[in-house]
Amino acid sequence: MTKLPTAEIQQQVLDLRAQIEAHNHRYFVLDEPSIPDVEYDKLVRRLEQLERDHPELDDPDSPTHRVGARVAEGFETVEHETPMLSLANAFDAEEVGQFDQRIRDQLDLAELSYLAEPKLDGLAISLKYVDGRLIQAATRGDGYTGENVSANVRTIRSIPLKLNADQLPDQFEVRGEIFMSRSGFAELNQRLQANDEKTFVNPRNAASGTLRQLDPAITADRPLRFYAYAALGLDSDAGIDSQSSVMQRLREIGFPVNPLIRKVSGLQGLLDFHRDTLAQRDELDYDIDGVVYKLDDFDQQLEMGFVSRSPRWALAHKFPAEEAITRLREIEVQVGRTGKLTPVARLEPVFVGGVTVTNATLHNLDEIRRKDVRPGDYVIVRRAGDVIPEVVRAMTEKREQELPEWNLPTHCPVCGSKVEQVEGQADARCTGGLVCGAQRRRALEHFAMRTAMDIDGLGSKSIDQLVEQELVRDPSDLYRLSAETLVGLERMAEKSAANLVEAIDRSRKPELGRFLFALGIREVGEVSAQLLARYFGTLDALMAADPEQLQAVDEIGPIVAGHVHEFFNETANRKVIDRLLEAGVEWQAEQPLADQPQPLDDKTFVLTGSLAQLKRSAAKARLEALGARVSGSVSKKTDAVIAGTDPGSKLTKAEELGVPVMNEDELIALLKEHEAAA
DNA sequence: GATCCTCGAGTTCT
DNA sequence: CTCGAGGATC
Repeated sequence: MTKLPTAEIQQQVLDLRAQIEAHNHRYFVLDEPSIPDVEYDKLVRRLEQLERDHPELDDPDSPTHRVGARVAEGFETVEHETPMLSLANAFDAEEVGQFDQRIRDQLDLAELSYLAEPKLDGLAISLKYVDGRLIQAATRGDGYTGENVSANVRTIRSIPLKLNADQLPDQFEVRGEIFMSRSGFAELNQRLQANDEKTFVNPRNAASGTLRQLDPAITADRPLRFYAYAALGLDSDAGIDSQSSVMQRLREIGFPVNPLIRKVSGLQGLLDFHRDTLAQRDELDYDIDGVVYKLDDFDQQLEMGFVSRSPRWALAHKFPAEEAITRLREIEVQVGRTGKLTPVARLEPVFVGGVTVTNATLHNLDEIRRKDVRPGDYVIVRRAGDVIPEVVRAMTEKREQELPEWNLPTHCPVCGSKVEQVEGQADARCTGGLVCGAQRRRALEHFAMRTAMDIDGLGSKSIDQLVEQELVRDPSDLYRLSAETLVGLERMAEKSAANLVEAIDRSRKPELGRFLFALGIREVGEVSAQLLARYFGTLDALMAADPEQLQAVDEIGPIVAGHVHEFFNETANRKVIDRLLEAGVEWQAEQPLADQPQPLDDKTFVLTGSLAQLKRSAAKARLEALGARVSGSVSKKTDAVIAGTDPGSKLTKAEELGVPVMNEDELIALLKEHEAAA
């Protein structure tokens, strides 16, 4: 029960609001903080508390709701009036040519003017000005909502807080990039190191970390910079009818604008700019990862419009992935769940693409031969797709002496069992099966996965210990663990031990498909497991099926059927299953498929990028509940691709194949429409 | 027999 | 996300 607001409380609320407003004014507008942050935070928290306890006293104009109020914890989220979109990417001249061609075709023009600029590797930011004053700075976030980082942004000296040009619109928004110069980054790290504080790995992380500081005093002390690259709401002014005129105007009224921005003509102009910028990349005092082209004329931009979340009139032309040379110390072998041996390159640590790389997968022996990689070699390393490190090739020309070719071990490095290499197949496997510690560990990890038995809190660290101490040999042992046994393990106090036991207990009733998937039969993943479960209905029927009967299931051919049959005929496996059932694991019948036709029957959807409002798994579940298939790859059979923030190559593929693209809002509308009908 | 479409499996670093 | 390969289809 909340107490009724007394007149006294009402007065308190009003006083607090007035006080906070006054401090805000001094802090934000006059730039003269009048009280320490802690005191200010106390006032805000007190007000928030009162407003929570007495909702009827709440007021939309209260400073607790007002954009620009400092917040005590974390950052307030703010919605962007105009979404901050991502740009389509191009990686080579051909793709740039297609971009230029498409615009020329659509506008029926022979040659176009573009504004070309370096693409800084920093953080996109939106700055809102009202009556010439900076009232809000927000990060890009997911493009639709970002974080209010006004207090920190205000400390960046090159960002104007007050503009004195008289002929400005009452309200407009400036967008640009916040970044840290390389020299500033180096100095900062030196300073941090001298104080025994943690250093940053690259300027981008440093800028990001600095901007998200909760204490603006720290931000103020660090060398952040800003370049503007766009403005919204300035074009009501006479003469502002193009990207170049906006940039010109921004410069006049006091915003920092990258001096390398150039107006260029036609495809050749774009490619020249890209080449010239790449050539000076190393001399610049900031990191760039490519260049951006924008169609200059606003009327032309308007005519081109948007595809899903990207403007059709702009393109990011990325530089090739950064490469580095390092030495390959040795090649180690990892053993996977199925016994597959994966050679992994152990490298001298090398800084490439913003992180320090020490490991890179070499996939299999064929790959090692193809790249002619040998231990001791100098190799070229890059971050493929900007994430996963990859050995591009060995620099055989730098070999100082003849190095022996590397070969797969004949026996498993973990359990010593024989290694088997089937003729014509790329992969080699350990034949140890569950005897092999590595396979056992991986099998347990697989068993506990969220999409399998969903045992929360059973990660690789705990599994390693359980296997090492021989507390668990196969999945059924999990169900016999007690909290008392677990408490002996590292990083496992009473609370987590109890939680784990409870999580294991909760997993006792999986649907048959999950159970089957959890067993880890070769070539039987989530999809095939569910198909098998639905077709056979019971575990007994499935275990009794011969390969021919198994192949009656859609998508199950001779190979998979063989693996399934073989698995159930292995005594060791049957024993594990028996023990699981004895331990109280009871599989549940699959949800029957709806017999009425579903609205989205026979429709295939593909999700890419991250969704802001829905979880990916929730989006998938809701689509499937309506009868749709959600697949991982785009083809011409795909009915729609749903693109979230930072969509991957699937979006590109969808565009190539002419598959319709939806954004998240459209997806939600679609779901709502059909769910309401059901 | 060739081609297309999916699924399965494995991977790095913060 | 990407690669390899199993399965379906023409």
